[in-house]
Amino acid sequence: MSHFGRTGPPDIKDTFSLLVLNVTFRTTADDLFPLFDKYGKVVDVFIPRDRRTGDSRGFAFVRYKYQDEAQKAVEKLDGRVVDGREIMVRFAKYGPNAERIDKGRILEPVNRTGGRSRSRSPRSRHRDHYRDKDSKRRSRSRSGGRYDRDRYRGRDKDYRQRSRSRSRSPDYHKARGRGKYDEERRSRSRSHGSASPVRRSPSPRRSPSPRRTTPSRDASPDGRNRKERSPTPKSVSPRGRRAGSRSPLPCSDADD
DNA sequence: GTTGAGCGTT
Repeated sequence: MSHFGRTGPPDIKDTFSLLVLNVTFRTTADDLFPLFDKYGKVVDVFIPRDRRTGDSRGFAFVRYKYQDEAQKAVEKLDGRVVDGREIMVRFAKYGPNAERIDKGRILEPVNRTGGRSRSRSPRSRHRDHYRDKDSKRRSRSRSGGRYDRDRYRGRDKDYRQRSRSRSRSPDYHKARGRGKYDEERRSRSRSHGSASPVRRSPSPRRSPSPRRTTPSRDASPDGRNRKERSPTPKSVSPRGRRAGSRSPLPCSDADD
């Protein structure tokens, strides 16, 4: 049964969701299923994974059929070392649709206006933490290595927006490895304003044009470029010779 | 190849 989380939520109306935190990024639902199934009837095990990378986010959801079994699993598996990591099992507080859950049991949809909805937006929670940490310098700075992943998420929005213009393939996992570099490379290219795929001057420190001491002017070619652009009403053919030729049919030499 | 706050999918 490794189809956990691949076919959507099977049934959550009569199930108790348990949140498993601190699980390793390599732990899969199949690894947690036998572990939790030993303490009760596990209806489904779902591990939220990243949309791009597809890796585990570090926590999982285990749905039990009965609350007593779920409670038992929490007490038994909470603090259990799984894959070398001490996992934390507890009842889920929120549902997939932001429903309020009491001990895994969905009570009612949380009121988004006035109610205590998810204070921590999963989309900008990392940003909030970042600022919070940087601002108040909370003693929560347990580690600062997760920025690497947060950076991905932060750009994810731009990435998708940008992809709209460029019919990007839905294969995120394909260009996942070099996506970072490719992104940076493109960003730099855009900053330059030139779409030349060729590399620039080998010596960026030395100005290629000693005459131009003000690169700003180079960035604003309004004065000259526009002047050359406007005047040329006469249609000039790139082929020139062909267009100038009277022969309407270039290949019809025999006919002519 | 990595990381470690925190609450979820077809």
